[in-house]
Amino acid sequence: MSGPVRVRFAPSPTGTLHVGGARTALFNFLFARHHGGTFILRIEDTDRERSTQESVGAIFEGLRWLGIDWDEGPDKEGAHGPYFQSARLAGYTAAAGRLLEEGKAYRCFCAPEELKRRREAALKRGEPPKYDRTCLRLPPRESDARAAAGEPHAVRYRMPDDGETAWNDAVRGDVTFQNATLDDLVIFRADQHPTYNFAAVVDDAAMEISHVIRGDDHISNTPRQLRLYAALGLAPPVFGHVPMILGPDGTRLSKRHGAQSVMEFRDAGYLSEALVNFMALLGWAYDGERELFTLAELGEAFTLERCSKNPAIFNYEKLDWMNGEYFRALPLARRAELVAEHLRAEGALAPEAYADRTELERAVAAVGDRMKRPQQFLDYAAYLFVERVEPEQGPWEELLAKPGAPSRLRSFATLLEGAASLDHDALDQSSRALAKEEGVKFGDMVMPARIALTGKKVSPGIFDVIALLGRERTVRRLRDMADRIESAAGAAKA
RNA sequence: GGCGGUAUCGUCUAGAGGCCCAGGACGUGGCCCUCUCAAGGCCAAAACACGGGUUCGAAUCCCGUUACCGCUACCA
Repeated sequence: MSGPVRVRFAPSPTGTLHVGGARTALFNFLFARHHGGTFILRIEDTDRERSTQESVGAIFEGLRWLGIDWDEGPDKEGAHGPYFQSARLAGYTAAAGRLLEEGKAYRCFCAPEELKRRREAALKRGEPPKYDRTCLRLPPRESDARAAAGEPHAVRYRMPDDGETAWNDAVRGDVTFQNATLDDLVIFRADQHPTYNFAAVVDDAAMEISHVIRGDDHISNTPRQLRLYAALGLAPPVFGHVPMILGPDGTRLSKRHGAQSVMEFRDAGYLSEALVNFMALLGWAYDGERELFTLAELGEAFTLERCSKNPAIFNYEKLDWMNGEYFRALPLARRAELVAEHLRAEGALAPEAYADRTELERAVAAVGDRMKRPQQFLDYAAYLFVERVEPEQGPWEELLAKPGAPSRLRSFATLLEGAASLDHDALDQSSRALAKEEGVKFGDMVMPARIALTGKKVSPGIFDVIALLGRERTVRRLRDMADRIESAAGAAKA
């Protein structure tokens, strides 16, 4: 517990980096930063069936994007490497051999299918599905002979029959398990690979991990691992189990809940700063008041004592809000860049639309804080990139319902045609004067124009839209819309 | 089924016996600002799961119930 702080994030490369894993990584990272310790990345690829190289790459990419840099790990070899469990097999084999020799573990020749059958039968009878210790009762000589003959077998750790295993959890306090409820877990598989609980213990000890911070789905693994530490004569680390992240329906976050991998959030336009900040608040709070933190500030503020014990439901609306906070704070050039990036990725516009970065920046500036994510840009600017505006149903009906709309559009067009400049304030003045002259409310003149120009009832300020469109296009759209309204009205009458 | 964990507004949470007829944030509703929408400002509705204790006093401690979650693999 004294000694340097060394924590790790130990994902299994069986998929992408999802928010649950990322949050665990983040907490470990923050804990290390807070204590000036070391954050280690270790890849737990002992499941040869499911581990893939692509997943390893996805985890790296996700962590890097979030800004969670590891001090030791793949690509950052330290004194405790290697950092892939597949490269540390010798250590597990030796440790298992030692336990076997000392009689703390035994070989199990039971076939997996047979085990499964017994388990189901026990469950059916309403009994706990513990391993029945068939192979523990094997005479040592027989066990040795069968192993020598090459019969495939696993190695099981022999759990104590009584007593209890307890620890003081750094976030939950005292947790106790009766040893009698623990069964003889397999530590080494027939395929010569260690199981998770065993490899984790051997590595955490070898890597001198001081604190194991992980999701609370690991609570029931902890007593097993504690027994293993004891059997191996190793000092256990401090354990801290943080609450899990649930989907909106209260079940474990999964694909069903929409975006879940960190990269999907990036592609949806979320900023890593926002996602990090948001994830930090899932299961941790500073004082219940302050909510906006940079990664560095989180490192300053983060402590296990302030982690909550209850599971947190992932709140997409709040993430959206937070992303808006960060997005709006970005310099204009950066926002425009992100918008361009997104537009390009979506293939949303013709290539020439991106040619003029200044033009794009003007549009982004006009859209202003209406967008929380780059993907919302087109909601407020699509009309800039089309030849002719096709009004949406609602707005179109509104135009038809307003009897004076066409004439207002025309007089507004005339005004703009003759305006000395498209300067915002000048136009604002002359437009208001015009409205007054015609005896209509300013808003009643602006709204038809907005619809004629953008096809929508919602847009940036009308004078920003005009400036962006330019005099030619503006005047043309205004008059064109007046014509269309009239011909539609005429058709309706006839 | 067994074991373990958790239980404060719809959601994330503050609260570690009196400061709480419970605070903040998202979301929701209203008002203001206003050319629309955002942003911003103001206001509002909204919670201590239930039942027993302990105590002068409990959201805070103990017990039980209920609910939810996790584990119960030769997955991690």
